[in-house]
Amino acid sequence: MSVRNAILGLLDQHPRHGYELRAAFESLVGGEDLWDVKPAQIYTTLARLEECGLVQTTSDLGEGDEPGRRIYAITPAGQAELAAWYQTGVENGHQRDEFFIKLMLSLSTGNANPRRVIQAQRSKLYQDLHSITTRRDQSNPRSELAQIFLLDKMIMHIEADLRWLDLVEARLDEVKRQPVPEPEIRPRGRPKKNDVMRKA
Amino acid sequence: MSVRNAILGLLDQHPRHGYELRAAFESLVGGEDLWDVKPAQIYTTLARLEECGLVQTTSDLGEGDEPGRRIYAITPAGQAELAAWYQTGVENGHQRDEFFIKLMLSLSTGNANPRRVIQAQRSKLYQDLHSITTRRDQSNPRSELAQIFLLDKMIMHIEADLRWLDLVEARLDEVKRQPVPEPEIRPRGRPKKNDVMRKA
DNA sequence: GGTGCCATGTAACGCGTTACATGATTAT
DNA sequence: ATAATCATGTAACGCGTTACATGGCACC
Repeated sequence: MSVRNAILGLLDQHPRHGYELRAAFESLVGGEDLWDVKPAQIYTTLARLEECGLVQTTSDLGEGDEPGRRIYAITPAGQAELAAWYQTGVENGHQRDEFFIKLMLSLSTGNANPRRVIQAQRSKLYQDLHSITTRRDQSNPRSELAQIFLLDKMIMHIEADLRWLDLVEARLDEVKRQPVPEPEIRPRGRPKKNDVMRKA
Repeated sequence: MSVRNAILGLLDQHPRHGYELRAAFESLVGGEDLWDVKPAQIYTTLARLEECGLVQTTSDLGEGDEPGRRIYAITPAGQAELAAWYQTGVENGHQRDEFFIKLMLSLSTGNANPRRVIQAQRSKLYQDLHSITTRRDQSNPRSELAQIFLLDKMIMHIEADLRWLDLVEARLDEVKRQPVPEPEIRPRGRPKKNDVMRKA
């Protein structure tokens, strides 16, 4: 939903072409390498927004046969949606991450050593932390504020991941070899009356 | 990619039906409310995995005409992919989040007050932090380890977001009213020889 | 025998990505 | 003229979601 709302907000400033939107977005987030929005996403999102009636398009330079350039503008309905978005808090991104799956799988089967999996992740995090911190400290707080905000955020979250890995190891030391039980499978059809699996 | 690899890992233990996979996944992540995988995702992912040759399906209970139940098994190619996955570190999830967009938009236009936007987010984070911490401290480290790991991680990341908000406010106090420049728009066609926009 | 509940899917959509197509303009 | 380079898209796919369809089995 980020890009969709960003487009609405940018069109609320004034109508623009597709590529102007892309440029405005990148200037908003402070650099294409930190958040590279592909043109395709801009146009497909615009198409969906138009279908929902939140933006309008008018063709530029000649009205007869599509001169290959369109101007996108926000509609009153779009402005309403935008105002609503500003007022509500955003949900936290899912913590559902890939490393967690890897960790749990390595704990439940003998395919991979959990300690090695953890250590591999920790060293990757330290690498990332170093390179991102270096880059942030080279950025200019006057002209690249957005970039610094994003890098700050990445740093905070990498540090959080490192602390989390420490905590995971500490917990693993406490409960040695937690066996993951095989899930019990229901048969087809309606469950039997005294079905123990309901509350378990 | 999380669910895809989780399915491969679970099928590497032994072949299963679709719903057994769903149950195994939920037991792996410790509860359906923390990471609810819908059946549709299981089946569509399985279809893609089969198309890639990483899993095989055989129909159960009668071979002639699809008895409505299939057994999925991992193939050697799937095991190879799984082994490769265990060895490589996972990328950090994109920091590209929706609140950042909201913040930058509120800074670049007068539509919303940045301080209010920040404060709204902070209070939401405090709420979430409280409810999640409460829940974690009620969980049982013996039987619900996965759940505790996930909740730990959420807590760490919410705390990181709170620290980040403080940092953002501090930086905003330093650089008062950073104007976001309008992006310069290139004309169509090949750029002219002395094109200043290249290096800027 | 009908009803309810569950296993097992299919269809359609949203967001995001990569690859490719088209047209305008300028350097050579 | 031709090639380079950028603006402006379209098509197809992957992952994830919500809504809906089907059929077996237990209970009344």
